[in-house]
Amino acid sequence: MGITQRKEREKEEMRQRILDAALHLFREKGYEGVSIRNIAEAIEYSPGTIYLYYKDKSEIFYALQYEAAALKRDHLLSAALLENPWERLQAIGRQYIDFGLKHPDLYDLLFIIRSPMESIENQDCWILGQATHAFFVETVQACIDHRYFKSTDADTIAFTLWCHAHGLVSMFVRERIRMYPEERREQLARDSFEMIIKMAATL
Amino acid sequence: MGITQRKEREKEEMRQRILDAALHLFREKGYEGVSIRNIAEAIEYSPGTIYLYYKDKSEIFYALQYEAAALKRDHLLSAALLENPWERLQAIGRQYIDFGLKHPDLYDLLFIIRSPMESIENQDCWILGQATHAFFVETVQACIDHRYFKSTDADTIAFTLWCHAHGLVSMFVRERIRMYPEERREQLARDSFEMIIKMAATL
DNA sequence: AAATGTAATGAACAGTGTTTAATAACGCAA
DNA sequence: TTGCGTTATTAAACACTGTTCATTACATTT
Repeated sequence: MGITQRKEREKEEMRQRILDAALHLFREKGYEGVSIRNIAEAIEYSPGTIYLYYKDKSEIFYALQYEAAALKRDHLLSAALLENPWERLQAIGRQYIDFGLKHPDLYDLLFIIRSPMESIENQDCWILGQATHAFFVETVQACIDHRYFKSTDADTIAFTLWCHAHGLVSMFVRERIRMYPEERREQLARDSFEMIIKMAATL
Repeated sequence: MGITQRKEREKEEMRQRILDAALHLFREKGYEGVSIRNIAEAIEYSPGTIYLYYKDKSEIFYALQYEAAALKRDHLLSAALLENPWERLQAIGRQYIDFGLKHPDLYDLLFIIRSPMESIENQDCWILGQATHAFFVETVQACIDHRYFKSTDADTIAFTLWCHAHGLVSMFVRERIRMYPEERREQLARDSFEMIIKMAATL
């Protein structure tokens, strides 16, 4: 009875081959810049074949988005190990920015790109994102409980810190930091992160 | 010899008519969602006519981007009137966020959208943006000079504050705040702005 | 070896941005 | 008013897009 298993495996391999080619192309030309024919050509199949594995172009995007969300969750887990909530919070921030600068296309995929029919479609991805966000807010709450902050509004604190991190990464990802010379940007990001941490410590 | 003048005026009117229709459509369906044929239909002309006034689709986008930058500069001028640098800085921030939340599509146009050939193309727009950013950094420097901050790194302070504002607006514009209920979002934005101001005061 | 079921194809459809040859509209001198 | 020269407008064409579907090719089963 190994045949159906092999078929299943081959199908999965094909799906992954499409995903790999798509990610590679999306990184180069962006979502709109890549056609189904491009992807088909990259894997040396005809355009129609793609539709046997993904029902349309956006489903390929969503599959990639889910992979990105899972990778991001894995990154986060390293920070989750720290017992002390204040150190954990700093680690989360560092990890968030690290992920964004290291995988700008995946970050774009997750947090910026206005994908086709920006809705609840890819629910798996959405649930993943919600869970990591909840973990973030809980850590802020833990900091409050342990008297690291005087302020007690966990939501606002979390949101404010997130604004900074998301803004920082976004500007890198969408290249809106042309006013700062190339060679200073990375240092600027580090300095700004340290600054927001110091600022947060006064909350 | 008023004929050439009238021709000139009519040409300008046509350009503006195209821009108005394009902005209206872009707001509804986004840059990629709008076709030249859609714009042509909206102004009741044939598709080819558009190309007599703008050399391609991206030029229409750039023209709109410039209009948005000019509007944003005008918004900023109200803040520029304040003498006290610390109050001026707060006003700039408030104005920045106000503009973003009031004109999400224009903000998108200016700071987020990955436009066709994201380069130095629309230099007018870029110069405008550079000027307003310089004004922002100068205000931070003025705050330092007047001992509102202990820290003396104007660039990092400015960048950090900008990260927060840009991140906040971005999340609204690209709707990445679905984890917060609709009715709380505006208040959250206000609270977060106040929080970052209080944090900045400790720098 | 023949029959069956599935995977792959390539043509077709309706859309896209853009170019261009043909046409219509206009201003102006005779 | 007529005819000429510009200029504005258009419809058609080209090469592309996402997507569907009847047909073909092939691996598996009988």
